[in-house]
Amino acid sequence: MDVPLAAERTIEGNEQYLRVWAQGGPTRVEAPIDPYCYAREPFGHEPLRQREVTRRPLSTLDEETWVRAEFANVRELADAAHARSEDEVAEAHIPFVHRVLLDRPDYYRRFPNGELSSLHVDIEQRTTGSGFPDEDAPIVSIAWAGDDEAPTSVVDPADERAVLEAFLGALEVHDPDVLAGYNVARYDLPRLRARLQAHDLDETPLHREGGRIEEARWGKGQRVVGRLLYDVYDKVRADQTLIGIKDRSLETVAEWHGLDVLEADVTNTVKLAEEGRLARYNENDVELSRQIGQPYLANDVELADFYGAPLQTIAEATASFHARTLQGRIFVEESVISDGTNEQRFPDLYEQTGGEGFVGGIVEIYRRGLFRPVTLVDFASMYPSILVALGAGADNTRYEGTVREGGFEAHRKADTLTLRVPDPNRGTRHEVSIEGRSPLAEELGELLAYRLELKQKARADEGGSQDTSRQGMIKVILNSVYGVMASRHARYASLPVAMAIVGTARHLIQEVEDLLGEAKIETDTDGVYAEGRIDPDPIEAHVNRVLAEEIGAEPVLSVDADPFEAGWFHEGKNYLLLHEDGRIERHGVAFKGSSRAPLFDAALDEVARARLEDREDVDEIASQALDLSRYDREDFVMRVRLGKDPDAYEATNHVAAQVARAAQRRGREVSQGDQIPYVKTEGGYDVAWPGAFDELDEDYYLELLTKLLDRLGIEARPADQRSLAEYL
DNA sequence: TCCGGGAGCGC
DNA sequence: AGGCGCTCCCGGA
Repeated sequence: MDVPLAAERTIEGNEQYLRVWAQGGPTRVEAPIDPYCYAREPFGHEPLRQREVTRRPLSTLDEETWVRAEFANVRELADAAHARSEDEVAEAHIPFVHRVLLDRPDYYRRFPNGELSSLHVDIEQRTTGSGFPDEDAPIVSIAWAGDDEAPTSVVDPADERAVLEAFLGALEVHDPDVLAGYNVARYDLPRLRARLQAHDLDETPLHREGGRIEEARWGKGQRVVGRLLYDVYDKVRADQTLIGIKDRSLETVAEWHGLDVLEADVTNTVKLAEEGRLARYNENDVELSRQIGQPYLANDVELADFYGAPLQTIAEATASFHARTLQGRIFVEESVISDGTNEQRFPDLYEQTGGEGFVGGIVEIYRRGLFRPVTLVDFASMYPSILVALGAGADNTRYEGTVREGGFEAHRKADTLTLRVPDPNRGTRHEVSIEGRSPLAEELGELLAYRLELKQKARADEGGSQDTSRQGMIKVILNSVYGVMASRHARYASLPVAMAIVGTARHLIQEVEDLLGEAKIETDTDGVYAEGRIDPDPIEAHVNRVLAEEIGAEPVLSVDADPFEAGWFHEGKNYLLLHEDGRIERHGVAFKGSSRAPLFDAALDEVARARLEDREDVDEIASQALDLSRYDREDFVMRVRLGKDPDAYEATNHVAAQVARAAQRRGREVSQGDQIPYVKTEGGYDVAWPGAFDELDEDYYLELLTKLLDRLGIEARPADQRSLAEYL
């Protein structure tokens, strides 16, 4: 790894320093730049120095005179900026470690960490059959695994001190850069520290000499300075490709990936230890966490190398990091300064239509039911490709106001491309102008080309695991830039860029629809499902012609065609697909969901196949699926995630609120973010405790299945039902 | 029957 | 502190 593990800012005396962690220890260096911001009027005596400069504020992109003020340290900068009103200062909100990353893109590369070492860890506390252990429960077992090493564990329910000392010893031997685990930031690390303290043992090996452990922000548990604490659970939670999975526990995610899961009842670790099974179980968990976490870590290392950023910065970054960094570096080069968030620059747009800044992609269903075969005609990386085609970036794209209603229009005059983008929600058109080509477009263009190269290598089976990580890294960047451009809180972003992208996308997908004519079935943003087999080449040629000749943009779009054996189309975004290899894919909340009871999935599995294969006996299969006696008790368990704390619900009788209250009645503490398993009983919603299964609401579950069958065009005929109580 | 809050999905 | 579009479920008017 050619970048450091971590960097933080420190002030000593009155001087600004950076403390950079690499190769096992910290280096303190004088900050390579003085912290600075811009102001419309000069400050008093607070800055070290200040001078008038010409800059282009993001709100107009026109040249203006601003005062650039440099300070001894970030504290003095913050104090001076806070004394001014928000619209009189610019660039005062940038964290200093990031400021250096923008102004000196290669600075952190002076501190390469070299090869990265990691240690995965998992602890087990003492339990005797009564649920989750509290903070005082002794640690009876710890398992760990270094890189390419088989997991090791130490188990001793009778001697906690020995267990802890063995692990501290392993930490000192491995001295890992990365301390990783599943929920390590909220569970393993805090509990380890509490138990080390109880035994009066020194916790330094956890964070290295010169480091420390502190509370992380946003309720993310703890963070470590000195090593990188890498919580695989956080990565899994943020992973959008796992949507539809029932929960994100280690076991469920491992099964999802097809890993070998060793199951055990951890509510009684004492018994597990007596049976001699605790060590293997503990080691299995570490192994699973390592296998799940490895690709995320590899992606983050690639990103860190790409940006020249400390690994910890990347590991803790949100989606906005990419646009912020790419666009922020361009701002420095192009003399652009950020004078506010999107919302501050476009208050009217964010206040209208319920706070939606602009209109999104086209979603429309034209025909419903079964089609055999079908083809998805879609654009590859549509939004980033359009950004590249238009040459748009926050640094060269202006909002010119609204013009009278009409269709999408584009015209080029000399170096400036002007778009008129229809906004059906507001019954108007937005005019957006793009001057020249933004370096952001050139940069994303290179990433798109590089990704294509990596994909081709993978298709030819020449790619290695680093190529896979690089491809994943590029995908993360490409997917996040557009979203951040429209984010109301973003300071290095531009709502008009998002408008230009979506407006062009809506126009181009309509061109594709027109070419497909009667064959089109359903459209969603960047793709159209159509009946029959479709050749994408003439479509790609057409849309690129439109781009080049009608719009005056670069013809860089590529159009793919994915063939399917069959498709069942229910509503926009809600459909079933039969792959040519026999796999069935479900889309949309009508057909899948983490909240759904497993009997819903089981019934759909059978009926969907019969439907897609157009079998004669689909009605019979459907009526069998309605026989509730075929299902086990856990098949009736649904789940809901609390979007708010229990008493914060405005709709006090919303399912989530009712389930939360039921959980509280049963003595469980619940809060925002919790996912609670529940069932529907004769008496209402209840948590899935054993007694609840004795009074399941049969009509409710039958109705659930009947509605599902209805979506598949099947008139359900429930067979005679025995009472659930007879067989559950 | 209609409307909205809320969850969860698609892209 | 990435975006908007859409369906489904439920309860209240």
